Amino acid sequence: MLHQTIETRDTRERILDAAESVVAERGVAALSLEATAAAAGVSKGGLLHHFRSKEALLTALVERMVAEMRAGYDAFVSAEAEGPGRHARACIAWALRPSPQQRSRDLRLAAALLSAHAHDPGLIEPVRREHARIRAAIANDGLPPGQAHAVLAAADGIFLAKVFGLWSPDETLAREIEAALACLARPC
Amino acid sequence: MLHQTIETRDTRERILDAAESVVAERGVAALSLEATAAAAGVSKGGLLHHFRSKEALLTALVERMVAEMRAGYDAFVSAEAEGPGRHARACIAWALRPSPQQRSRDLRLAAALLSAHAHDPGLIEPVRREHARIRAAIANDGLPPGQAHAVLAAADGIFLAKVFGLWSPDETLAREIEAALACLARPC
DNA sequence: CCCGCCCGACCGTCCAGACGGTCTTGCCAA
DNA sequence: TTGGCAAGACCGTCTGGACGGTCGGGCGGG
Repeated sequence: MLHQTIETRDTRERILDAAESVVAERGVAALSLEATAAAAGVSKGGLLHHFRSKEALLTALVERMVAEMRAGYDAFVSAEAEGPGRHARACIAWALRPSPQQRSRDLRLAAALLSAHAHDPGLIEPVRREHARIRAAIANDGLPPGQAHAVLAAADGIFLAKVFGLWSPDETLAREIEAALACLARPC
Repeated sequence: MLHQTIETRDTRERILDAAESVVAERGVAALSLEATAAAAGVSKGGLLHHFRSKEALLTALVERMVAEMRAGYDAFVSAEAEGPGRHARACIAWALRPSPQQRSRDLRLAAALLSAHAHDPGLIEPVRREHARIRAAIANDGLPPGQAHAVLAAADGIFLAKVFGLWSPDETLAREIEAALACLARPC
C-alpha cells in the first residue's frame, strides 16, 4: 500500500511537471488535458483519474507552487542573520540569487501562476495569501515601512518581470541591484 | 469619406474597449470573439470585419496599450526636473501616483498584457521593447546602475502585483515607499 | 477474486473563422 | 439634380475542430 501510494504520488507529480512543461514550452493556451496527459506519458483518462477536472489540476499546481515558494523563502530567511531587515534581506536574496535549481523553480512558478490565473483569477488565491504572509513578516521587520515595502516591491518586480519574459538582470547587474537594495534593508 | 473613417475608428476603439472590459470583468478565459462582439454591441461578423482574427485583435490591444504606456511614462519624465535620476523619479511617480484615469489605465494594461500573453507569449513583444526602451533610458540616467535598476524593479513590482491582484499599497504606504525609493533615485 | 490504476473511445459544447448577404455612403455621369 | 454604381461597414449562419469531461473496460497486484 505504501508502495502504491508512492507510485500514485509519482504519477501525480509527473502530471504536474508535465503541465508546467507544456506551459513553459508552448504557452498557457496550449495547456489542455490532452497535451498534459501526452507530456506526462499518461492517457487522458489516466490524468482525470488523478485530477477530476482541469480546475483540480490547476489548483494542485498552485498549491505545489506555493509550498515550494514558501519553503524556498523560509530557507532564505533562516540563512540571514537575525535582527532588523532580516526578511528584507531574504527577499533580496530570493529574487536575485541564482542557483542551479532556481531557474526551474521560476519556470514552475510562472507556469502555475499564469495558467491558473488565465483559467480563473480566483485560483491564485493561495498565492495572494502567501504574498500577504510575506508582507506581514516584512512589515514587522524592524525597518521603516516604506523601505521594507520598497524592497518587497523590487523583489516582486524582478520575479514577475521574469514571469512575462520582460527582463532579467545579468549576473553583475544583479549584484549591483542587490547592493543598492541592501542599503534599503538597513535602518537608513 | 473622412466621416466614414472616423466612424470606423470609433467602432474599432469600442471593440478594443469591450475586449478589455470582458477580461477585466470575467477573466482571460472568457475573452472570445463572441463575448467581445456582444460587449461592443456588434455582431461577430462585424467584429471580424475590423479584426481579421483573434490574434489581430490582441495585437491591436497590445499596440494601443503600449502607446498609452509610452505616452503616460513620457509625460511623467517631462514633469520631472532634468538632471541625474530623472527617469528613476519618473518610474516612481508612474507606479505610485494614483490619478483618476490611472486606475482604468492599469486595468487596460493588465487586460491587454494578460490576454495577449495567454494567447501567445510572442504577442507581448511590443511590451518587451517598450520595457527595454525605459531600461535603456534609466541606465543612462546618471545614477549608479544598481540603484537605477532597483528603482525600475520596484516600479515593475508595484505594477505587476496589481496586474495579478496580489497587492496594492494604500495611499500612506505609497507615500512612504516613494520616499524610500527617492533615496535610491539620487546619487547616494 | 477483487480493487484500484489506468486506458481510449466517445459525447456535448464552445469557439474561431468563412461566407454570403444587406444596407448605407460617396461618387459620377447624364 | 438625380439615378445608379461601386465600395465599405456590418450582419447572421454555418462548419470544422478542439477541448473538457464521461464511461465501460482491461490489467496487474494483493
